[in-house]
Amino acid sequence: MIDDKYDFKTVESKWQEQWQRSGLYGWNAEEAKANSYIIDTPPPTVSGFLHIGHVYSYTQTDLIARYRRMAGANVFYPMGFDDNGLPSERLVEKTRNIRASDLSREEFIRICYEVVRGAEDEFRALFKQLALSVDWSLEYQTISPHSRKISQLSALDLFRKGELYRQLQPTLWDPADRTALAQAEVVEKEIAGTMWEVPFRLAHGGEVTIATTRPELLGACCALLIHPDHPRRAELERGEAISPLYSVPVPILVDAQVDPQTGTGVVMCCTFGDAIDVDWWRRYKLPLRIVIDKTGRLTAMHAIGGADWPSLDLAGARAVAASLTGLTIRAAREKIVAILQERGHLKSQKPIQRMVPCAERSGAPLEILVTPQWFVRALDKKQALIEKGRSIRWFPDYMRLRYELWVENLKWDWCISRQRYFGVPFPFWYSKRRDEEGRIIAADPADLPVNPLADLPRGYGPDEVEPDPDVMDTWATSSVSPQINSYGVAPGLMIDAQRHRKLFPATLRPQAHEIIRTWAFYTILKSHLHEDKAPWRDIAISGWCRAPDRSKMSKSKGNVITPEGLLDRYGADVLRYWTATSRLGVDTALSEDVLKVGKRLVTKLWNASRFAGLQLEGFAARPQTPRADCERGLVAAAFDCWILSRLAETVTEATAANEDYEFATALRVTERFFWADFCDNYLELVKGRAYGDFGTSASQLSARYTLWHCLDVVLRLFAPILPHVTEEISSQLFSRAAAPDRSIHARGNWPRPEDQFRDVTAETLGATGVNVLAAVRKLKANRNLSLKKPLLWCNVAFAENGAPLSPDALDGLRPDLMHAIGTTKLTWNNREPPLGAVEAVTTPDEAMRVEVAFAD
RNA sequence: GGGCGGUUAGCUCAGUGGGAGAGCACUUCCUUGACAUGGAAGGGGUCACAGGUUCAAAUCCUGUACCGCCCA
Repeated sequence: MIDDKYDFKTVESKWQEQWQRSGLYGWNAEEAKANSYIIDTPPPTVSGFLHIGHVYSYTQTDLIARYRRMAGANVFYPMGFDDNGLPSERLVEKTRNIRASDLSREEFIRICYEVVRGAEDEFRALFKQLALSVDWSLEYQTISPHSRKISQLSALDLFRKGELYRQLQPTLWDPADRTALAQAEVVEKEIAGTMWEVPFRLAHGGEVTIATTRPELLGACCALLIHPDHPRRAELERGEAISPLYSVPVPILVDAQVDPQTGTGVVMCCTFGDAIDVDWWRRYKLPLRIVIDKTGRLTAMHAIGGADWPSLDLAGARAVAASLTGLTIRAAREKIVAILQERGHLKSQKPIQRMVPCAERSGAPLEILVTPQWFVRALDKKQALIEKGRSIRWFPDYMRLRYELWVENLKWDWCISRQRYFGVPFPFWYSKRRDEEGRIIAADPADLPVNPLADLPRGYGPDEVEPDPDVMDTWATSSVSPQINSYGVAPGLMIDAQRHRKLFPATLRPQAHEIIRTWAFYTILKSHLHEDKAPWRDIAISGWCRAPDRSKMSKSKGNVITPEGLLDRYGADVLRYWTATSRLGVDTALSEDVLKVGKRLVTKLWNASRFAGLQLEGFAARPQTPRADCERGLVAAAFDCWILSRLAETVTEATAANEDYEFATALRVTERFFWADFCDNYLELVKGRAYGDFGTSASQLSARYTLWHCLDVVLRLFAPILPHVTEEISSQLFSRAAAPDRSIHARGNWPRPEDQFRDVTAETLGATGVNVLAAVRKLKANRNLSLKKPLLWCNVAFAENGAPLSPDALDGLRPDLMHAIGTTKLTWNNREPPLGAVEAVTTPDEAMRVEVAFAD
């Protein structure tokens, strides 16, 4: 007997512990790869707080993992934590109210470890409470020695292949975090600014006015540019202008990339204001004039006056530079505007809104500085990368276009060095030996992981090398997540070659769409460079969880919903239900309504099972499969065959949907079967016979077999979505003597379509019976009568060419139907109805007319 | 400016060539031996708009509008 009430709190925690103890989710390393389903789980960024979005996306992956496991796969489902890198450093600086630059490197890193461990504990607790079917023995951290080793092996492989290079060149620079950044870490922000118009004297007389939003870069000006269609082209082309304040002569160039609509149509090229300046600087081989340092402050411009940086008034230029030295960009801008104004060099100023590239993490406007950085080659591989992307199945497919668009628009090779602390160091030193000064010395693979600041390359003494002080971009490590799991990077660079063969490439990458340009792209790039392979067979892109009003949840808006309260009120199964109702790629609003529906489903499952449990009391038979029990003749009643056939259709549809990652469709068809067919119709129709009110012991047995199968299969169909309640019911009702501890979630326990019983005739016949039942319900509802109200009689008149069913077949419906509609007299096509006030209704398909007479 | 997705009942959404649907909400009724956290019946839609293809369009094509996202 099943309890009256379902208490999710005790049941959920009970099973979570039990499942972990039993090793249900373990990956079997001994099996062939063909049986495996390998998930490249997203290691959550340890950002310091839990978000309902974590519940949403991680549960969707678990729905897939649970289905695949039940469908028979040897599922490899690890969990990682992306704990290194800038996001973690920012978390540490914020929560501990410290700055990395104020501490020793060792001390800062020690505190980082402390903080990320605490944050990981919170994630782990949430994931366990959601019953993610993760094999926790496979857990990894991107900062662990193992991950550092894989990440450094990756760097060594790319370095040997010439795909990783170090170069002094203009690079995106975040002056707030004081590090280089990659193109993917740039976000455009609309910022209020000012457009100033500043006249330059022309060497041969006259003047030309430029427009700029960044007057503080005036000192870095190395050319003026005009569009080919500029009205003064003939006069200006190949001429020379003199910058105000600094008196530096600069050439006037003609270039089609100048936007003639902006400002005055004359623009200054500075080293560097933005990416287009870099283009011009390269194309026209312009001199490098640095005025901003790594902290985003103005330099003293010591180089002015040199051969590459002449001034017609050196003393004046140095005086201006001195008055700006050390100022922040913003302060320098104000000051130089004041000076320009004072000296009559400002023609006009007007406010504008402009798009400014900013650092994704710190939010600071980016500068472009010339610094030595490590780059991974990508620009020369666009076509191959697009083809790799096309060899992967994208769910939904249109997300592939975002990837392709990103690859096509790449402007920079991938800069992976960061001037930070908590990350994977580069396994490189620079030689100080006289004959090979500056030569890059790579670590021996056998020595990895190394820390060049503490370790030495083989054969070198401490005074003979300069260590590389940088750490890798966090994505440089997370982009080898498949290899962190597989223990190998490329031939000859393996920790465990056999394991690598079994786990690489992986089967599925689940991830969100905003990191297609980073995580997905970088992972594809690395696998391409390492082994010329795609890292996975499939990629599933989840949507975002939005606030109930469909706005984006964000800390600044204060509308972030955390999972704890919802878990407490509804339990994990109900949250998982909400997650399962939306499709991949589609954003979903958190909806209290949907949670309530999920809660009702859990309750209904419980109550329907209690009822079936009553019917199955003392049922000692050993059911086989629905199909076998029908073929053995144990299930023979018309409505029993009908519901089993409907069940078979449901299994087929749900299985096909799950194979395509359409868990929402699988849920929908299962719910429809359970609520409408099973609970509302079948249970009402079968009640009397199951209780033994009428019929034979064989017909009662048929009902019991059918109830057993329906419930057993429907619980298994719901199991990936509602793991706790289905396990609890299943363990109470169906624990077989042979395998009492077998979990409903066990590998291979998904109901197989070929084990089901499908019979089109039985479906048609049953549907006819259900239509009669619906018609009688309608007649009773029209008169506001109780459904129990008995009928004197009921006659079903089939349309001329309706009722392709034989009278014998129809008679199979009679016992259950008479009991359900409450009559002792049910006839087919009776042309002479007995006495009584006749009321009738025609079914919507017009196949039949149902006539009844009430007792009063 | 380019690309992608969306626009279907009051709300949230499913439906990709042939009946316009589900849940929630709403109205009326039913305390029936699993369930009132239930059940039955019912009202409610110009499928954003305009053209086109087709015997037939929510569905395919073209364009427009609006919303969202990605990238410049």
